[in-house]
Amino acid sequence: MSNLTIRDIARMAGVSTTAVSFVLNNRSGVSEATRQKVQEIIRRTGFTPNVHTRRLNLGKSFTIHVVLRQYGDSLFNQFALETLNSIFTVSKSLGYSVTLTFADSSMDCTQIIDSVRNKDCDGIILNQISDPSILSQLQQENIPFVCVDAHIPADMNVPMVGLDYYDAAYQATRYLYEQGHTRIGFIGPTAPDVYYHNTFGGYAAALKDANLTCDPAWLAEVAYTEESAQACIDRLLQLPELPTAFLCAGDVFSVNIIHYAKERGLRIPEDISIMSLDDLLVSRYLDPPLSTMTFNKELLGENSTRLLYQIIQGESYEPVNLIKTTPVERGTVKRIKES
Amino acid sequence: MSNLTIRDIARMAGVSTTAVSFVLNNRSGVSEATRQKVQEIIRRTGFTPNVHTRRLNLGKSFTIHVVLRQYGDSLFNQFALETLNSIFTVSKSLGYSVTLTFADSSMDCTQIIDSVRNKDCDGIILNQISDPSILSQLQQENIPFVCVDAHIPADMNVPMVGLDYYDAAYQATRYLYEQGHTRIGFIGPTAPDVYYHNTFGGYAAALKDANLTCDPAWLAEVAYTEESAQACIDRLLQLPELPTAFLCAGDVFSVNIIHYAKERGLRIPEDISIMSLDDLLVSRYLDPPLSTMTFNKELLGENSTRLLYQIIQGESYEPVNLIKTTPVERGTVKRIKES
DNA sequence: TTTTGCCGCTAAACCGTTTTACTAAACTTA
DNA sequence: TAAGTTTAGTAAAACGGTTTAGCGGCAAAA
Repeated sequence: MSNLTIRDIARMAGVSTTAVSFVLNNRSGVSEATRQKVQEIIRRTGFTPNVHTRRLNLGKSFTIHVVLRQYGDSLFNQFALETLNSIFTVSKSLGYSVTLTFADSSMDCTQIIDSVRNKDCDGIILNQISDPSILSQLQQENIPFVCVDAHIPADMNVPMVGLDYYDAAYQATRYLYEQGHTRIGFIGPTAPDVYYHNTFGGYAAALKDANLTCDPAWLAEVAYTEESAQACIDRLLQLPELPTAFLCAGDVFSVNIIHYAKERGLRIPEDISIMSLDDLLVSRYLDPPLSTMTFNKELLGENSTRLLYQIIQGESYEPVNLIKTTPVERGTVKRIKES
Repeated sequence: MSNLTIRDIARMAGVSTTAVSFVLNNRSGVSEATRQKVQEIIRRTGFTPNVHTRRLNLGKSFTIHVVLRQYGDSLFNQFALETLNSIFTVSKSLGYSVTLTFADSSMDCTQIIDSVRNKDCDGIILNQISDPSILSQLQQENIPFVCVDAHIPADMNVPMVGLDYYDAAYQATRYLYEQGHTRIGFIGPTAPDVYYHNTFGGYAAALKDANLTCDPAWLAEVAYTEESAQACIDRLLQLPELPTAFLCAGDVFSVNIIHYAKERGLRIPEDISIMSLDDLLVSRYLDPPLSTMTFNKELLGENSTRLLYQIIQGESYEPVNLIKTTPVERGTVKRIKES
């Protein structure tokens, strides 16, 4: 009940605190007999050394700090919980604790920097945070950090773990082609950012490799709001002839796109097929359940924690880690070609 | 860059470390002139005091530990992320950090107890954990803790925050009645636990208050698996005449129930209406979107953090905090009575 | 025989703060 | 003016471990 100290244990065992400390840390310089005796007393009393003292002495906190992006709509939180879970699992196996922070878009970076300076944590994992000013500040301050599930240009040379969206888009488009589709459109953001660059790039490359052409009218822009999905569908409906399928660059979009497509009387997949990217929790529960590119959800957390650990330890590391996705067939893609 | 200590600051200001410490902690015993001078140096150098030392001295960690239930299927994680988010927000405003752990069903309690003994955290929030042996052990050890979103008998006298499921079930049933339904069934677990007791109790009370009767055949048992939902629907379909509506005791059940009901050719809400409890993230994206009992998602985290804080501070507190829910009309309840 | 090296062990210093106990000066009060 | 009180300030102890430096004893090497 009361708090035992290392001195209490030392007194009970009739040795110095140094000896006890050596036993606790599995260091040599203690005879087997003494070691046994001390260990027995520790076991019997249930003594555990004070964490703060340990951290103070070692100048390390054995703690990984996770910063989660704070969204109003929890649909955008994508894989946050799964990521958190696997970060925890790996951290634990490495002897690290996990602390948590939520950051909105106006996130203040100095607090994080201070927390590393004071050894409150040894490193940071940023989830879904791509703000360049924050990242470059962290780089300048030489803070050990890793980005996960964010959209960051490769030339920033930021340590990151994410999905291979270029490959995902390529495979998704290829999948549509293999189902017999030859008129394939693209629904996604058109802002010239990394995400657009990768997804559209993969889409275009797949079309090219399949010798397909694409009407610019089939390239539909959509944003993260429901209204924009609605407007997107309405715009497409004015086309003289729709493509038979779309690659939709993200389940967050597909959820709304499918909803409004159905509302406007389009049948899915009879009238249009949708192939998507991400495989969110909700996707399998849509009607029809969404065909999309899926992946091992544990990888985001696992790889980012391992990467951060390498950085903390000063080991060499591969800064960019892209996770491959595989198609999962559900109900939004119509098979045209009979096999 | 290098790590400043309070001694450095003291030297630069030409005062003792005590004076600096007093300034840092806003204590009296320092002249205004000295205070200004020290503060200016702290500001200029960006000095922040070492956390571990502080915690060691004060014998407190200013940290709240959150234990999340680890589920294979993330659908069951219900409101974990929202809860985490609001726990963080309130904790921050109280000057506390948040650490995180995931626990499976074979969770080991001693680690947690140790972490409190060593002041690694000042208190614990258990999310979706109802294991009586764990709870009573924590109670015995006099650990400050709060349960949130768990199913715990009130007579255990465990500090807890959760949904008022009795009231939710009552209101949901009442809602069906007000839409004109008089033949109302109940789909839920029938294990004699708190959850069943509350939801079925609320359902039965609402029927009674509306002078409705209920055929025992309308009481359908379901478990947390897809197969059980399928079996449940198949059993109901053998009835000579179905009720027009069901109270389904939880969106986790409704998701599968609706899926298999549709698969078996039942139209929702034309053939049967479903009123549910919880309002999970997925619920609004089902087809038709699920009518259910919703609530302010921030409350679970907020109230549990406040409650834990009161316990930590040794203030008096109300151990049981039940959050009220309100019906949200979506697409699974048919209006029979014309208004 | 002396030297070297290792082993088991400990006293004391150290990590970076907070807190206690005490001093000297200034300011009140009678 | 003497006594009491408040104020600004500091030295040193405390928190609970880890690490360093050193000591005596013993065995192997020179």
